[in-house]
Amino acid sequence: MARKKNSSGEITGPRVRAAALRLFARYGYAAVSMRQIAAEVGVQASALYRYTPDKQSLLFDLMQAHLAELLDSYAALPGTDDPVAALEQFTRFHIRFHTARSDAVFIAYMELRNLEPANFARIEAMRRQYEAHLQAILERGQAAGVFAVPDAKLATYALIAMLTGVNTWYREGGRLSLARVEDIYWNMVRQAVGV
Amino acid sequence: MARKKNSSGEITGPRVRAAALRLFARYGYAAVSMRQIAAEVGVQASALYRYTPDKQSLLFDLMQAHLAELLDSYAALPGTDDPVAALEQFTRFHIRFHTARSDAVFIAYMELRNLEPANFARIEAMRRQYEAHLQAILERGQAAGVFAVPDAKLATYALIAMLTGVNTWYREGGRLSLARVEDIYWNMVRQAVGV
DNA sequence: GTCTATACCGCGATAGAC
DNA sequence: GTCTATCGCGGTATAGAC
Repeated sequence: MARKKNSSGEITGPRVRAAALRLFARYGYAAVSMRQIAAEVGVQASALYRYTPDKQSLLFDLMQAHLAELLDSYAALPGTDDPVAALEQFTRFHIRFHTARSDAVFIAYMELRNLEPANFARIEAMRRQYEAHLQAILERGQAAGVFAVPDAKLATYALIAMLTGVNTWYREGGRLSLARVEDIYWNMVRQAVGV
Repeated sequence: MARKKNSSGEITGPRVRAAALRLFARYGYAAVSMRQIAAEVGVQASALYRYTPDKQSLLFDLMQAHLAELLDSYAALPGTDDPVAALEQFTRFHIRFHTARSDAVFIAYMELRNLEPANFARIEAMRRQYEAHLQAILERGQAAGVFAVPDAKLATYALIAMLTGVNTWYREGGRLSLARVEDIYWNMVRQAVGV
């Protein structure tokens, strides 16, 4: 930290991304202008172009960072050979991770169509990578005879949709604690795969 | 049919709505211009205003018509006292209805935030009405002791999310027939509620 | 690193001819 | 019922001063 200079240079970048995340989630990428983002940060629109080459890159970077964190966080979990334990770990991790980042999750699902083709392909590859973790767990349980799933691929889609759906209604401080929500969903997941 | 005149007046309205449905689903409401919709129909943008007062009404009408058809179609199903039979009927109906209307479903979920508050409230009320049907089935099964669901409200959200998720991957002519998809999902639903 | 000023474009919507 | 023409606005992005 030898060089200090004006410290705002090191703080404005993150503030731009945070403002864009919030506004894109609330109003949608196409409906949000660079002027709005700038106003949220407290600068003029032209100043944003110090931190992103254009609006599209801003969207892509947000989605890419979100999915990278998802993959890294999941990879950091302790492994387990027991398919039931692994499925419970996945279920609880997914709910906790996603409810804590509702804006990024919303954007990552809703703004896919606003990505340029090359960016879309990269994001989709990361999403498939995450889904493959769940599918692998289901296939291990199938092979071990502890899960009753007629189709591991469909069960993967079904469970991911069900778990991500928590974000559409869960609010901190609501009727149920997150721990209780996790318990209830884990119970449904377990029954759904026939354990 | 006494009056004939130029018949295009009776056909352009539906074509405008069909074009808007397709384009909104593909690119998003905010990203689609009235000029694009007009080009799809083969008229000038100003001609659209014979069929809708403005762009917002076009979006609202599409969503309203979709949800009205959903509620009407569900109401037209034969009733049943058996909660298990009712849940199976709901599951198969939901998958069939939604996969057959993927554009409208996509819009009804993704464009909620682009509705003006009054329009949003009306659409949300219709969605809640549909969800209430499923919740009532779950509560009946709970009371009869045939379902093991710790929370009927959460189970409703979980099952709707799971079933609507079919739309994200199902394509006609793919690996599985729709009947097979219905079977697989009904199996997961049944197990999830503990039957 | 942020500003002002601006280029250039496309937006939703309306007026009025035919 | 569709057209052409147009209004007024706000969009992304850049140039160049400070």
